[in-house]
Amino acid sequence: MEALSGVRKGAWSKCEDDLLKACVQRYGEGKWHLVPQRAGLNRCRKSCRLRWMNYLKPNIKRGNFGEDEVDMMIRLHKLLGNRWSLIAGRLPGRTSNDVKNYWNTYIRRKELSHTKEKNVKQKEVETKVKSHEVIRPVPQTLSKTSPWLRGKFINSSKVGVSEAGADSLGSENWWKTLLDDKEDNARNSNTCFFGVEDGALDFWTQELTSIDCDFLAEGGINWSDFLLRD
DNA sequence: AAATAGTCCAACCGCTTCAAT
DNA sequence: AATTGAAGCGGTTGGACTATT
Repeated sequence: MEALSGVRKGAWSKCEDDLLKACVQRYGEGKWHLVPQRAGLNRCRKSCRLRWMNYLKPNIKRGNFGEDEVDMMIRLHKLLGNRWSLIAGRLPGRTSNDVKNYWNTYIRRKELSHTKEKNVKQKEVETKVKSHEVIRPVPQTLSKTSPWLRGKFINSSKVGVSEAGADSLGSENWWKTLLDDKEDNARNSNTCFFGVEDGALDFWTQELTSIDCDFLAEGGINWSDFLLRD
């Protein structure tokens, strides 16, 4: 429908930006289907909305992401996946487009270089270990009463806490470890996420409870339902 | 200085969700 | 309950800019 009217595409001019700003300031955000007409712009509603949301909106933070922002982004991405708008919602001044672009450039590249390193190491190992010597993991089922679950490996009041992994958060740039592959995560498989200190877990508790989780809300379940119970 | 490759980011496209009827 | 249109979202692309040869 919008394409039929021959609307303008491509980069926005200063003049168009001014018109859009003036329109939103006068009528407020929303009713995007009315904006092109109100502002006198030959643009589709989507284009207007996107331009406002990603560029013109006040309080938009430009420039490089800070270390704390990257930390938060990685944590949230691990939790939420590619739900950029949700992630951006918790990074003040950042747009979903910013977050997405950042992730697709810096983080992916980091992951790639990381897997390359891993592959090199893997090849080194393969040349040293013959195929018939490979010890394959054997799946095991643990009962809930198993000492592995009841003892020091699981703190039933705070799932995710592992004494063994308690130091992994203390170091600077701890988040880099999150980019390790599943192999490394599996090593800490007695934890739900990764080794954390008590204080850091409080952070998680706050974060998790404040994040909208539709699947939890719909099912009438809670984060605590994921805890192991006797 | 010119050509090429690589990077970054704004914008588009198509799909899903939501609300009104 | 079904339909329709607006809003919102994530994936992808194109082009401007920068670095390298």
